Parts: sequence; C-alpha cells; structure tokens
Amino acid sequence: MGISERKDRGKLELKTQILNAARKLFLEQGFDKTSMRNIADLIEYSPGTIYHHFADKNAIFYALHSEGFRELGRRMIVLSAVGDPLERLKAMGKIYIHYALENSDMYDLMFIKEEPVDSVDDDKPWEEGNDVFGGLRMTVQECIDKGYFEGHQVEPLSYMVWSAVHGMVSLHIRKRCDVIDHAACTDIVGESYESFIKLLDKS
Amino acid sequence: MGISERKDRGKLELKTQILNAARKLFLEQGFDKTSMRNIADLIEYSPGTIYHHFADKNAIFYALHSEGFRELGRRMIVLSAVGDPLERLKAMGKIYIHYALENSDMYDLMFIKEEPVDSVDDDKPWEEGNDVFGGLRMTVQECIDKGYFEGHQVEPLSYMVWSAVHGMVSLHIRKRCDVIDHAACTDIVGESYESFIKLLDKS
DNA sequence: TTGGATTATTGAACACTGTTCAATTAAATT
DNA sequence: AATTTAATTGAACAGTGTTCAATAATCCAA
Repeated sequence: MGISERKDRGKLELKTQILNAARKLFLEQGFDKTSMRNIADLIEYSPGTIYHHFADKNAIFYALHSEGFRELGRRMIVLSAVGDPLERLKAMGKIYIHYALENSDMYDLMFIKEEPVDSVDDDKPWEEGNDVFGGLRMTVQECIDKGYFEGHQVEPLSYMVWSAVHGMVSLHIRKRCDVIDHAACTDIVGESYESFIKLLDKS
Repeated sequence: MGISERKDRGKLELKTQILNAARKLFLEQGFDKTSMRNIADLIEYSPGTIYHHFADKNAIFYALHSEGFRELGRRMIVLSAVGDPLERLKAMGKIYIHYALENSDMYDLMFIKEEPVDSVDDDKPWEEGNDVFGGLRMTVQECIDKGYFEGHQVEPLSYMVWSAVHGMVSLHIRKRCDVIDHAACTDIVGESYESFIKLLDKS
C-alpha cells in the first residue's frame, strides 16, 4: 500500500497548503474578507479543489480554530509548576489574557465569532473548549478544597472567572472600551485584571 | 414651508419603514442573512431607494443599535430608587443581564459584533456606550466614596464589573458555555452572577 | 507498454451579496 | 402648462460561497 500512502501524503500536503494560505490571509485581513477564491489563488489551485478537502469555508476556519486551542493549551502547561491553586488560577488568567491580546484574530475565531452550527455535533459539543474549561474547573475546585471561596460552587464560580477575563479581552478586541478614560488608565485590561485579582484575594 | 414639512414627514416615514422592516428581518434571521434586497422587498421599494435614506447596510443597523441603547438606558432608570450604591451596582448588573438575554440579537449588535469603522468618529467615539458606562462609573465611584472596594481604582474596577457581566452573557449568547455541567447548574448566567455578587460583598 | 478504472482538478455556472447610477417617474414651483 | 426639483427605479458591477459536468492526471492489472 505504498502508493496509497503517497496519495494520502499528497492529499495531506494540499490540505495543509490550504490551511496555511487560509491562515495567512485570515491573519492579514480577517475572516470575512478572506474568500475561497483568495485562498485558491494563493495556492494556485482552482476554487473547486478546496471543496475536496474541506466541506465549506467554515470547515477551514474551524480547523484553524482548533490550532488556536492547541496553542493556548500549550501555554497553560507551565501552570503545573505553580503549587498553590489560587496562584495558579491567577496565573491562568494572565496567560489567557496574554494569548487573547497577542492573537486577537485567533481569539475572535475561538471565542467571539458565531460558531458554524454544522461543525458542532450535539453529542460532542465543543471539545476544545471543554479541555480549557476543564483545566479552569479543576483549579477552582482545588481552591475550594483548600478553603478559598467559601460559599461558592465550583461550576458557577469557574464560569464567572472565565467570563471576567473573556469580557475584558473581548470588549477590548471589539473596541468597546473606548469609553475608558485613557488619562486615568493606560492599560485597561491589565489594570482591570489586577482589580479582579484583588477581589479573588479577599475571598 | 408647509410643503417641505410634508416632504420631511414622508421621508421620515419611509426611513422608519426601512428601519421597521430591517428590525423585523434582523430579529428573525440575524444581521448577515438580512440583505438589502430583503428589506427592499418587504417595504415594496427598489433596493436603490434605501440608499437615499441610509448610507449603507451598516448605517441601518447602527440606527437599530442606537435604539437598543435607548431601551437599555430606559431600563436603568428604576435604579435611581436604590439608595445604597453597592445595592444599585448589583441591581444594575441584573438589569443588564436580563436585557442581554431577552434581546440577545440586539445585544449582539450593541456589544459583540464588529463595529462598522466608518460609523464611528475618532473624536466622538461611541456615544451610546459612553452613556451606559458613565452610569456604571458613577455608581462605582459612589461605592468607593462610601468605603467599599478599598484599594481599587474607579476606572479599572468599573471596566472589570462590566467585563464580568458582558463575559457571562456573551459566552452564553455565542453558545460557548456548553462546557458547563448542566446537571450541576441549570441557570449558569444567573448563578454565575450570584457568585460575582458574593465577591463584591466581601470587598 | 497499453488500456481501463480511479482520482484530482478545473472553470464555468448558479444564485446570491452590497452598492452605484443613468434613466425614468412623480411632485412642487413658477 | 411648462419647468424645475426630488424620488424612485432597475439594470449593471464586482464580488461572494458553492456545485458539478468535463477534463487531466494518476494508478494498476493484463
């Protein structure tokens, strides 16, 4: 079956070619302004060819979106070095925020954009998100076990922490934070997260 | 000038006709799936006519988005009855969340969707948002004045509070909260907000 | 090596999109 | 009634995602 191996390799190469072109164009000009023809032009194939490797435009960007989660997960690995769960939780938020602000287009795809309905099964909903949130939930649970956050439940508390950091970065990415007084506050996301940490420390 | 009055009235009527049709279609099928021709068909005018009342598609939905802010502001009026600023702050969040979940498409337009770059002047950035955030900032300032939130600054703290509620509702609207264990938590946004309030109360 | 079956690739075509603009119709003014 | 002004049209433009019959390239057995 040496032949079909080469076949698979060739196919995979084109698939990654498409993905590379899509990523390049997407990071340069955003999702909406990246057309299938743009991608096809860049890899010098006809538009129709792409559809033999991806069901539709969403499928391409769903693949990229998965890449983003792998990278985010990779950045979270260093957290295993942090013993105290509350400190780990705080560091987690910092990593999350850094990733989001450094890769805002990717973050957009991962957490802000409308999910393509077709690409998500009802049975296995959003596996990538589950991995990230699972890590958060575990850390929050450890905090509770150690006596932090008295009177809180793990599920709502985890969601709240996630919401706080997601809110900060997504309002920033979507430029809704122009309402902030820049004289009084240069790095609104950073300082806002410090404010949040102060709340956590008092609990 | 009785004639030009009638003229203005007629023009305004068509303008609101367009707005009504746009709102109806938008709430039924969303922004992207609502086309200019759809709107034109509904009011039985040609597509070109719309462009004599609105610069482009964004202008129409920017007008709707302004409506949304007026409604949200209207709902905030009852807060003047709440004397204690911390209680007022908490009630503010509740109203915000309720509005967002009841009018999720509108909220999408107001806080999640990419702002059309052209519709925002650099000098007067996002007036509507300023009004809402101004109310939040004032209440937070009052809290600080009364001795709550020791060691916090008004600007980052306000942004943090806003981020928390925005995060909760926007993750919910964009269906990113499927990662939550529904057995342990039926109303994730509500319970998560309760968790947040507990943090505020301890500060 | 040749012929037949597979597979990959093409590019035209379809039904849409937002937007523009010369031509037409309607209304108001002189 | 004639003329000016404003409102309205619908075809046209350049683009979109997607499909599909036709073509080109490849592989495998005889």
